[in-house]
Amino acid sequence: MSERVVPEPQRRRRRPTKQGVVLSAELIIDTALRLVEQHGAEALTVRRLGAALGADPSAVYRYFHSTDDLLLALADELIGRAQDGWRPTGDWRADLRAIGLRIHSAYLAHPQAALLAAHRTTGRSHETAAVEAILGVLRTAGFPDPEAVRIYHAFVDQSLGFAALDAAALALPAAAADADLRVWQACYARLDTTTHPHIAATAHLLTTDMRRSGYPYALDLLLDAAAARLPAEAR
Amino acid sequence: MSERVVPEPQRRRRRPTKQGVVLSAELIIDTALRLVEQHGAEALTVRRLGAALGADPSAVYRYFHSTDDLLLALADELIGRAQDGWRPTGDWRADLRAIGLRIHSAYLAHPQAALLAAHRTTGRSHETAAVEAILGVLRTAGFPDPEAVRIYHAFVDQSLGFAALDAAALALPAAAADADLRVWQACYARLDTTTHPHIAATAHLLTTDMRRSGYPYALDLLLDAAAARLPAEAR
DNA sequence: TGTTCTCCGTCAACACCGCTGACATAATCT
DNA sequence: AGATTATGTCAGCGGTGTTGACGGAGAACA
Repeated sequence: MSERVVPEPQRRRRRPTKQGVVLSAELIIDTALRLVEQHGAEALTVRRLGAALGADPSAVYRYFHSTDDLLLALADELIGRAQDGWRPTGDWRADLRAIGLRIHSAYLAHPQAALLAAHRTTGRSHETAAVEAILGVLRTAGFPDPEAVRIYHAFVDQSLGFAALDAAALALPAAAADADLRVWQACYARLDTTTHPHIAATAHLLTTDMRRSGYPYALDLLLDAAAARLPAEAR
Repeated sequence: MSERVVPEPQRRRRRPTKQGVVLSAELIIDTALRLVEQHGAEALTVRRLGAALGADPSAVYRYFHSTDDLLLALADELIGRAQDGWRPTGDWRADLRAIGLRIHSAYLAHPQAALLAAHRTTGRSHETAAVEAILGVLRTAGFPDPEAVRIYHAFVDQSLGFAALDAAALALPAAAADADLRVWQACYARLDTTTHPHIAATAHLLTTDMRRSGYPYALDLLLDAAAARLPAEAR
C-alpha cells in the first residue's frame, strides 16, 4: 500500500479530518517532534501521533510509507536545524567545534529520531550542505586533501557516534535510564578496593563525570590532535 | 512479577522443558546471540527466543526480569569477549589502542546485538573488569585522576559510539547497505563543482575513505591528544 | 521409600504495536 | 451539475512484551 503516498508538492485536495485539522507532511513532522520532546521517546507511535494530530492514525500513511520513512524525514529536518543559521567565522577550530556541538545538540533534542537516523547516509540536500561546510573549513584551514578527508571522516563519525550514544541514553524508557545512571552510584561506587583499586580510587570522580556527555571533551581532544597535524606553513 | 527470577548460582531444580531442554541463563544468552546473528536484530523477541530454545516464551522471565535485563546480559557478554585474553604490556598507548580495537571488533562480530547493547551501562562483572583495566592503564601511565577519568570517558564512549555506528552499517539489510554505499559514488561524486567545490575536489578520496571505518584514525587522534596532556614528569 | 514443599515451565490473556484493504465522502475538474 | 478521485476513517490482522494462575516435576526430609 505504498502507492497511496502522494508527494507533498503535488497535493491538491486537503480534506479536514473529523476534528477539523488540515493535515500536511510538515504538520505531521512538527507534531511528531513535539510528541517526542514532550512525552518522551516511547510516545512516538502511529496511534499516539494520530491522536495528537486529531486524525485517524492510519492517515499518517497517506503522507509517509512507514514509520521508518517518517523517521528519515525527521532526520533530514534535524540536520537542517543543526546547520540553521551557522556561518563560518574563519577560525577553523572554532568553526568545527561549533558544528560538532550543533550536530550533537540537534540530535539530542529528539533522541528517538536520532537513534534510528544517525547511522544513515541520505545524500539529501541538508546532508550534502553539511559535508561541504565541514570539508570547506578543513581545506581552507590548510589541511592537504588526504588529511582533510581523514579528519572529516573521524570528525563526522565521532559526532554522530556520540550523538547516537547520548541520544540512546535519553531515548531509553525512564526506568531503564534511571537504572543506567544508578549503576554508577550503586555499583561502581561500592566496588572493593582490593579487587578494583583504580575504580575505588576514582569513584567520586567517575560518578560525577559519567553523568555528563563525554562528547565536548572528546571533541577537544580530536581538535587538539588535528591542530598538531596542521602543516606548519598554514598556521 | 519480577520476584520470580532466581539468581543463577542459587538454582537447584532444573526441570527440562516439554521438548527436553534444560534451561540456564547461559544457554539463553548464547541462544539469543545466535538468534540475533542469524536472523537480525528484529528476530530477538521473547516468542522467537522461546521457540529457538525449545521452551515456552514466558520461561525466559524465570531467568531475566525483562527483555531489557536480557539485553544487559548480552552486552556484558560482548564486553567479556572483547577483554578475553588481554594482558597489559606496560606501554599505555599500545595498551589503550589494543583495548579500543578489541572492543570495536568484538562488537562488530555481532553487529545486530551491538546495535542494541552498545549504549547501555551494565554494571556487571565483565564491564567493571574492563573499566578497571582502562583506568589502570591511564593511572599507571601517570595521568592525574581527574584527567584519567575524563580521558577514560572519552575513550570508552568513542569506542562504543564508533562500534555502534559501524555495527549499524553492517546490520543493514543488504539492499539498504548497497544503497548507502552507492550514495557516495552516485551522489557525492557527481555534485556540481560550483555549488559544492570542496566535495567535488575530494570526491575520489571520499569515496574510498568512507568505505572503511573511521575508528582507527579517530583512535589515533585521541591517543595523540592524550599523550600531549600527559604530565612532563611522567614521560 | 514416601511425603511434602516449592520451583519453574506452561497456558491464556491483556493491552499495545505497525500496518493494510475496503469504504465513504468531500474537494476539485470538466 | 455531475464525474472523478484523493484522502480520512474504519475494522482487523498478526505481531509485541508482560503477567497471574496453575500444575507437575525435583529436591529435601522423614
